[in-house]
Parts: sequence; C-alpha cells; structure tokens
Amino acid sequence: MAKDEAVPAYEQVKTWVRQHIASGEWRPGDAVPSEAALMEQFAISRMTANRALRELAAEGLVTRQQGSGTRVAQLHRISSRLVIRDIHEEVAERGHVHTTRVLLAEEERATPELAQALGLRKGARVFHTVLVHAENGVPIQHEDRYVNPAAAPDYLNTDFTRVSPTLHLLEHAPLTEASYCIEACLPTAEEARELGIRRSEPCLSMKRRTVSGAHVASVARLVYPGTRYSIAGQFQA
Amino acid sequence: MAKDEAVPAYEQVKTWVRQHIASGEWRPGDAVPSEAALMEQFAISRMTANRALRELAAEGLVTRQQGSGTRVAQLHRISSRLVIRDIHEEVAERGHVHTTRVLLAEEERATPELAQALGLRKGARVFHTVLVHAENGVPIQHEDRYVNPAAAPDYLNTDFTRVSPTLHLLEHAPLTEASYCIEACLPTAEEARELGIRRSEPCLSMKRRTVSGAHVASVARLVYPGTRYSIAGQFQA
DNA sequence: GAGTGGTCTAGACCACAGA
DNA sequence: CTGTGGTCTAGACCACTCT
Repeated sequence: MAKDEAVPAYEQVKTWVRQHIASGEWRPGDAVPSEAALMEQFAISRMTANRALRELAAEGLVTRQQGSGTRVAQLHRISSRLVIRDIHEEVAERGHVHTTRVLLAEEERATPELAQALGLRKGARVFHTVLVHAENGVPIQHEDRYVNPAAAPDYLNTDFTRVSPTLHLLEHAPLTEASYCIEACLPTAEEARELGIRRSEPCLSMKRRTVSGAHVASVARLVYPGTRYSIAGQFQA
Repeated sequence: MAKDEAVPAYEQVKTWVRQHIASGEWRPGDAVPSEAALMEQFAISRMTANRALRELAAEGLVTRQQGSGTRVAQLHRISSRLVIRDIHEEVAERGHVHTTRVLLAEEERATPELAQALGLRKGARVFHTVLVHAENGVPIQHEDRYVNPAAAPDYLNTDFTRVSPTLHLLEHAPLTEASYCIEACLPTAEEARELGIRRSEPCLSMKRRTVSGAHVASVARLVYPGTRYSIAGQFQA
C-alpha cells in the first residue's frame, strides 16, 4: 500500500509515468496505463490513480479524454510560469537596495485613448505617476502609470519612495485580472535621460493592464534597459 | 449534494472562494474556511472540500499549512503561464504561412564555451544550423542553434524547410528540462541583414537550452525584430 | 456493451500547529 | 488535546468513446 514511504503513492505513480515519458519509452500520442491498470500495478485505489493522472494532465504532460483514455501529450510546447512580481520585492530578494525617484504624481484629465483603456469617460479624472526604480543606485525601470481613481482613491497620497505603486494597488484594489505584453523597443528621450542610457540602447517594454472587480485599476508602461534586465525561466518535465 | 448541476461541486466551492477573495472581502492573510466548515456549508464530503482547496493552492490563490489552516495568499505576484511553442505551430495557428530559409547546416568542432554549454569535451562534434523563419514572407525569427549529436544523431539529415529544428528535437530527443532567458538587444550585422531590418532596430533575444535525459540536447539563440513580435499573456484570479 | 475517465462519499489514519 | 491539512480506501453513479 506504500504507506510508510515518505513519498505519497500518487507521487510515486506520477514519477513513474514521468520517467517513462522522459526516457522516450512512451512517445507523444501513446496510451498511458488506465486508472484500472494503475490500481492493479501499484495496489492503490482508483482515487489515488485518478489523482496522479489528473495532476499530470494539469501539468500538461498527458491529455485525458473521457471514454477514450489517457495519452502522452504532444510536447510541442515548453511552458513555464512567468511570474511578475512587485519590483521592490524582486530587488529585495536579491539582497539589493531598491530606491525610487518620483518624477511626477498628479491628477490629470483622460485623453480619449486613455479613457477607453481605463473604461472611463473622456476627460474623466485619472491619476498619473512617473517613477524611476533603481537597484543599488542603478536605474533599472522607468514606470509610467495611469490609475483609475475609482479603484484606488488614495493613490496619490502614497509615499512612493516607501510603497511601490504595485504594492499600493494590490493592497487597495484586489487583483482579479491582468494582462501584459512584452516587446523590444527604443526608449523615448525622457526614458533614456532618466534611466541614464543612450537613446539607441534597446529596452524591454512591458505594458500591463490590471483589473480589480468591476474597474480597470491601472495601465502602465514599464521600460527596462536591455543590458540590465532579463526575464529568465525554467521548465521541468 | 449538487449532483445534477452541470458544474461539479468542487468547482462551485472554488468559485465561491475565488469570489470572496476577488471582492476583497477576504484579504491576503485571512483565514479561508476549513475543509470541515466547507463540508457543512456545502453538504459535501471532505475529499471534495479538500480537492477544491488543494487546487486553489496549486493555482497560488491560497496557501495551506498542515495543522494551521488555509489562508488567502499574498497576491504580490502576478503569474501566468508563458508558453514557448514551436514557431511553425504558432504561425500556423494564426492562419498564416510559415516558411524557412536555411543559411547554414553543418558539423563543427565545439569551442570551449560551447562545449561547456552542451556538456561535451572541447573540440567534440556539434551540429550547427542557422535559419530564418518567415510569416507570410516576412522574416520574424533568426535562429542560431547548436545541437548535441548524442541527443539527435540524425539532426542534419532533416529538411528544415519542412520540419523545424524544434519539432525534430521534440520528436527525437524527448524534452525533460528547458531554460530560457529573454532580453532586449540589437541584432548582429548578419541577423539584421537576414531579417531585413536596420542594425539599430531593437530585437527580442531568447536564449534557450534544452535537456533530454542525460544530455543537453541543444542551445539556441532566437532573435525577433521588436516591431514584428511581442510576448503577451494574461492572468485571471 | 465494455472500457474509460469525471465525480463523489463516508469513513480512516497520520503529522503537525497552537492553546 | 483539539483542530487542521495530507493521504488513502472501497465502493458508487454517471457520461462518454469505441467497437
């Protein structure tokens, strides 16, 4: 019954299946033993076999079809979790010092495009902040952000040198949805000046839009100097 | 018992918990009802309550601590699945035509750095390919790849205009591990020429390393013109 | 109809945290 | 000690696929 083992039975089954896939013995499209077969082979209950296969399906390693069976997934995709964190947390995690310079923090009237992006009427009040984040004194991010007052009325009263906009928003406007788009670009004149880089230096640009409940909370453009920032990730079968 | 509903009981519980978190009623750090409490409230068995909370924990919405309880997770991170797909598949999915131009495909001797990256001895045989991928005739990716012959001995016999390197490798060297790094950069002279862009045009560079079983299968540098490619993603609580 | 997965139950034993 | 989650069982009913 594999009870005394430190490793749970469903984990043992998952590992066993994973190994057969990783070794190439079972190729994409091949059938994986059914829950009934696993019950016999490992002397486990069906719920345990089900959990093992269900979790492998959630991880994308196998596909399951009711009535048909479980098969090795077409591994034509590498997928990994891309985590977008609060920049203060990210810098602090590296053991470095995060500082913020506030270039602008004021109320404005929404242009038609901005109004549409935030789901407001043209000319509605919006909060606008422009900050530069530095890691150990070196500028690493230029943040240009518009915030919907309905989602975070106290936004402009925040001391952004102590609480990052992301953190303020997360605490006051619970996040329900977000989308982002990452591109390569050249910095604007202002971005280059504030980041201390040449205008010809390529940058990563991340446009982000967050939704909180019924409101679009914020739209932001984050620019990172290409030589000082990268997005890394890993995938494990 | 919520049996006739089209929606499974554990999904109903998950939705209910999600709503309380999204609405801000339960804030990060707050306790989520225990499995026992959910059993009563929804008239479900403990296994069902357990599954609901376990899946929410896997999604990162709550954290669970044996003996202590379940709490709303600190939502200080936005995470979403970043999927890296075979470029042919990706272009085809958009309903566009994918074509490949082969600039180089030959056997070389590994430089010390390359040998180390591939886990080979200096001067060992390696396969080297350089391709340009186009979408509807427009170049969108410059692919410079080194392949470990031990992982894919037939690599150079592939017709890369029909089978992409990624696809060949996935079929012959089952993927067990991969890592990537995304940066902004300027193209090399050759990359700019082959992609048909100016040398000053910023590009996204993705360095990728794949492992198959005991071997490092391949290391590649993929360069995308910044104006023709972006990485987009979404997150839903 | 036989085989498959999708869901659910009512118990059970265990490890761990906190009072 | 009580309450919590972590795991597991031996059944059950259902919907679906394939033959």
